Amino acid sequence: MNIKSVSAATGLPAKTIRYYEDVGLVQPKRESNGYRVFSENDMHKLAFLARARSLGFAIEDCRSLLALYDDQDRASGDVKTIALEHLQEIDRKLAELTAMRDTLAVLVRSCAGDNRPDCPILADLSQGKTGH
Amino acid sequence: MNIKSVSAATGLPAKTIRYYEDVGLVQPKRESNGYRVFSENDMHKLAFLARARSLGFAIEDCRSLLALYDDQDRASGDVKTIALEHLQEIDRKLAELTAMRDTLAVLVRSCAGDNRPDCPILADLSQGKTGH
DNA sequence: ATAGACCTTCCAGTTACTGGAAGGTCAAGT
DNA sequence: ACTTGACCTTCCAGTAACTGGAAGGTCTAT
Repeated sequence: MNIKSVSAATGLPAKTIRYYEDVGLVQPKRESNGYRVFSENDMHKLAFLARARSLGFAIEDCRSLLALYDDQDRASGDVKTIALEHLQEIDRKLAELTAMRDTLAVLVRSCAGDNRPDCPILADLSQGKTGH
Repeated sequence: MNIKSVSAATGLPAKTIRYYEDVGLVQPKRESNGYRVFSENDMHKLAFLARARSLGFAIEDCRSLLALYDDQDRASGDVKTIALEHLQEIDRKLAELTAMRDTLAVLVRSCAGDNRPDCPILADLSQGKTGH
């Protein structure tokens, strides 16, 4: 498999795949002409990476998860720990974004949005109130 | 006002304030020794920036909002447009994060998290299913 | 005079790619 | 044989918004 086919198969841009090689997440072989050759195992790893990244796992998390994935003797608890920490971080971000959203929604609703210069949004911003 | 006091007053790190000067969001005067001197107006702008950033507005949004803030004749509609777009982007991110969270929560719940190698989280990741 | 707390600039690193340039390779068509 | 077009390669730079640290100047108090 060359990089274009792998890209099509995994949905990852070729550039991203090269980047994953750069940071050591996959190690495809090379043909005599220098072209990368991807094995079935490489493909599985890349699909794994695509899925994990789509769930918001950081690259370093992916590296750990991939190591655990490769290790037949890993404890499921090790995986769960990483996933749980990630889940908690998502929850923190969700709380933050929700607070932002609510504050902003109030401001947007209170603004006439017409041609007059009167603007509650700017008024709020200039007062530096914080919602939390 | 020197940078330390401004930092204390606005809650922005001194480094961040210098960065805001670098990208042209504030233009503090300088003393003969090279130290920055912040006026009342600079302070207001920095407080405005702190608030807008805390609401998740991008630096370039902040630049536009600040220009509108400075313009006594702006239409509130111009401000509302920026805020509304930002609100919609927050909503997109919220939807994405919520989908992630739900998928991940299911996986975490389904994993025993004990010493056995059996792990539904890795099983899912390796199959590349996507929740959306 | 010297210590400590300020201040300055500049350079590098962070995250996870992405774009683009310059150039090598390959298969097909003429 | 030659050319065209689609591949492939590496390397460099840029993105967003800072943050850390080094090297060095300044100010205040002892």
